[in-house]
Amino acid sequence: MFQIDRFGRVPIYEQIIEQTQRLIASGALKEGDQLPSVRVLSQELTVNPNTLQKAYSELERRGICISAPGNGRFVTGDAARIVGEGLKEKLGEVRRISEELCAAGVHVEQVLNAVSAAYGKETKD
Amino acid sequence: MFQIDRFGRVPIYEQIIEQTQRLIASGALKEGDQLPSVRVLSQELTVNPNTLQKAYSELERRGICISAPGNGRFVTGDAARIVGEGLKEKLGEVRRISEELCAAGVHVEQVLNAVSAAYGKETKD
DNA sequence: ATAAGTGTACTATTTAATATAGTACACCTG
DNA sequence: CAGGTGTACTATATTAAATAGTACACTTAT
Repeated sequence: MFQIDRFGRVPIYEQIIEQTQRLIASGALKEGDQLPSVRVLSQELTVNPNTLQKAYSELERRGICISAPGNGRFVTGDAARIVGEGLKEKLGEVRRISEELCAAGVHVEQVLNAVSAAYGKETKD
Repeated sequence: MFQIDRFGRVPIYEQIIEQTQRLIASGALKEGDQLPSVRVLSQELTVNPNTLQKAYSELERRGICISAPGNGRFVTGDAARIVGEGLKEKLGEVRRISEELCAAGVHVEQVLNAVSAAYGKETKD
């Protein structure tokens, strides 16, 4: 369910946050779905439970999941919407990088091609 | 010449590397131009000279600048080409983010618009 | 020759973030 | 009651980053 990279400089707890949101954005996780418990997931990933607790707390703070003490932790109804709003930041990131490429003299077509390729379509060269 | 953000999680020395390369990519720094000395720049930015030395060493390792001991540090003739090759990584980054946006159901037009906006052109909605 | 500026090479220390370890307690369900 | 869940602590270890300070070699200009 999760894939941890222990060597990059992105903290594990952020990877959990990021990947959880991605699963929601893609629809793999929906409202009411239960997230793996910190204990179970800590064994599965060989990661300290506290690290996962930190990630889950943040997701909860964002309104993406809610804890039912003694029961489990579940995806909220607002999760998809909240994650969707966060995607605007990624669009801003695309713009920021594009500005750099523009300043560096990279042709706009090359950048558009990178986008199109990601969407599985090809524009002519 | 440089703008340091002390609060983000990008190390100062990486910001120096990044910004130097950006100045070269944009043509603001050309072959033969002298880079500010570690001592001068450390006072200007209120940053430890060792931190700048670390950044410069890495730029040198990449072949972007060369030191003339006792004289100064200068942009190499290969700098622009080397930096240019590095831009391909940024294109890959655009593609990676675009894939995420695609998976999250964001329309390709929105992403293309972000790129176009960065290039100062507008596509129709 | 000297002074001033340059690069370089160290060692030591501090700081902050991250992750781990261990414990304890409260809650819900079967 | 047992077993799973969330939660809240404290303590420790590790690492990267940055700072502080010193020393030395080299080049240029005076």
